[in-house]
Amino acid sequence: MPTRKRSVTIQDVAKASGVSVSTVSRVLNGKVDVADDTQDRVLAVIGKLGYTSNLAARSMRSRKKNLIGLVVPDIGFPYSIEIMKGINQAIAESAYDLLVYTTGDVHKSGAASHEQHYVSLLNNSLTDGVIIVASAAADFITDAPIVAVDPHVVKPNYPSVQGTNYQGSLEIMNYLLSLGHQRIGFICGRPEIGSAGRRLLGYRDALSSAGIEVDENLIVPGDFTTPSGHERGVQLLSMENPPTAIFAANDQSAIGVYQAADELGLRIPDDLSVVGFDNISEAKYLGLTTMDQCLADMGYVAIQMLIQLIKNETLEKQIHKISTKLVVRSSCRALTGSV
Amino acid sequence: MPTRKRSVTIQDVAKASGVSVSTVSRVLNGKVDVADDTQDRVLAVIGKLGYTSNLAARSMRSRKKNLIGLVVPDIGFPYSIEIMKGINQAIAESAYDLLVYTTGDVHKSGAASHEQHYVSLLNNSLTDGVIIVASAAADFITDAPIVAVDPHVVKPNYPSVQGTNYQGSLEIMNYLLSLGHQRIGFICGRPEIGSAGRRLLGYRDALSSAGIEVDENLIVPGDFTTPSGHERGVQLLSMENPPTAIFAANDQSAIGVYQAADELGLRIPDDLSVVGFDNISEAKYLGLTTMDQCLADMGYVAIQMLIQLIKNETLEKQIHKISTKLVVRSSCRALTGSV
DNA sequence: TTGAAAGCGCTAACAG
DNA sequence: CTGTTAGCGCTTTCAA
Repeated sequence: MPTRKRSVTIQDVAKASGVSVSTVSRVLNGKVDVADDTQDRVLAVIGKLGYTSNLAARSMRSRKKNLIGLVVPDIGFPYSIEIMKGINQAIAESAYDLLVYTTGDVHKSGAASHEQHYVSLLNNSLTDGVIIVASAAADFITDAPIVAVDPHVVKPNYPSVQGTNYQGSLEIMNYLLSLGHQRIGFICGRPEIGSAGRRLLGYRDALSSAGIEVDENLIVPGDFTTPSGHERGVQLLSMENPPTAIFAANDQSAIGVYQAADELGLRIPDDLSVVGFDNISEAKYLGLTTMDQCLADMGYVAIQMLIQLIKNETLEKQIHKISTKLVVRSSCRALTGSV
Repeated sequence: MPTRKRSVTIQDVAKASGVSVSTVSRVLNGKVDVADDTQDRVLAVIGKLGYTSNLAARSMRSRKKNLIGLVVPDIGFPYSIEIMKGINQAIAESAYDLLVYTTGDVHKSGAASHEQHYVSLLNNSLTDGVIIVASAAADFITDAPIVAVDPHVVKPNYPSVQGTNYQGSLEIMNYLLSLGHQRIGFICGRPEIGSAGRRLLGYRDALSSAGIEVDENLIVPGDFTTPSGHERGVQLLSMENPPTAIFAANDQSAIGVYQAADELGLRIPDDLSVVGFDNISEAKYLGLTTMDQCLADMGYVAIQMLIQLIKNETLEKQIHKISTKLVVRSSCRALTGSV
């Protein structure tokens, strides 16, 4: 049974080692102006009493916290996970620790006002800066720097890391159009995610440029998962006048379409072209090119930027572009290109 | 550019609405003994000023925080991710928010003393309770309840959620032995993870029971990833006297072995049997049974237990067992069983 | 129904 | 080198 007791404070340590609280505080913060034997004595007492500093009290007084906040709506969602992988790595390489705040539900916290709330919650008290993922807000009021990963707004009033989703979408559409496809299905990503919206925009614009009218029936909702790709793939391919190519918003969905095509006896790429964005975990096993690091890269870069900002104490309204690569699936062989 | 300004405090709100701080505090905490018009006035000011309560100051004074802490060494690691998926879902269904604390590196925080530190950090100040993943410590001193997921220690002095790894390992080994295998390779999981160790123990014990001497060359390190499975698979299969079956510590590794076998022209299961534990993402696509929810379940249950403990304010030294399922890969068809 | 005042545990001047 | 003291922003008695 874990020992449950009133927590040890700096006062207890001070008393037990016969010094004042400020001396203990000095030892705690590695100040140099402490006599060696005093320091040793205090350290010994700290160890014996099992003292841990009170995070709340500490961050209330001191400017530097060595803590970076991350606000994500949903840590269990593949999209967030990929980003967090990159963030995690950058954190591991840095002197900062990471505090992730989540409400567990993308819908609870999607609203801009909620985001502002969580950002303030962390930045006004605990952290030196925060990363916000898939932010819907155009502006933030905050004490410390903030960097957004894949914000909904294209030109936000804060530093951000974005993928070249619109460009990538245009290029992949042009590729499909160059193959002669006229009816191209589109499986959307989550509507809350800005990058997914930009891919859709690229889809529409590419068709318009090619003089092809957009058939709204060919645009179906999705949520970045393989099951949804499967379901929507079946839906599209069972249409009276089915598409000859499908553009899935990400690779997870594309895998689902692949399954759907399999089931319906369609061969890829002879009967159907399928393209997808992003990241696939088992790509190598499937004989495809290794996975796209785009999201992880975004997370990694975001932390780098944030640390830079924390050090400089400036807030540049900078946008860092990460090239969104695309994967064209063709019968277990892949054409890849950086878009 | 984000507005960077001195954060709005309860004092500012009080001043602006012409009441005292205590009244604002009452409104903030939804106390009933506030005149309606006062409340409205204060609320309006809070909205206008964009006030957010200071988490640090707040949790320093009040007992209930509606916040659950999660201590994970490495959030980018597949093992942690699966657990977090379950945790995330349980949090979404609860009234609590989640605060994840990580150092970004499994090696930094693996030591028991570090864990104690992080647990205290959260539990003594910010959170109502914490979940600790893959804990190495046998005991914890903490103000609030704690629940461990997959601790290293089998019978820890705190509540925990554990998988039936030893049992599962025994059974799968007995299955392989019953097929007539005498030389069975074993690809380890991460050495820091207790459950991985228990699988290895099952491997050894099953062989001993069958009267087969353990060949230490057949036991190779791994880290739960597909690349490591691949590498170790090649290593094992290139031995002078290679194994006829390989037991990978989890399914990610098993996929790697599968690749290795492919490359070396071995057919499964005719030339080689491969078994793996845990979770695979593209299982369905590969024609295998859907993924094993074991880790996510553990996370989910852990939160449930913790909330229970927080409400009861008791600390039971309870162990919740989650059945670890196993997947036997046989040439893209799967035998599954609950162990 | 409200305000004044006392701290929560800590850090940071400011004296010695 | 060390102790005293004044708060950080908040909740919570205790009076009014």
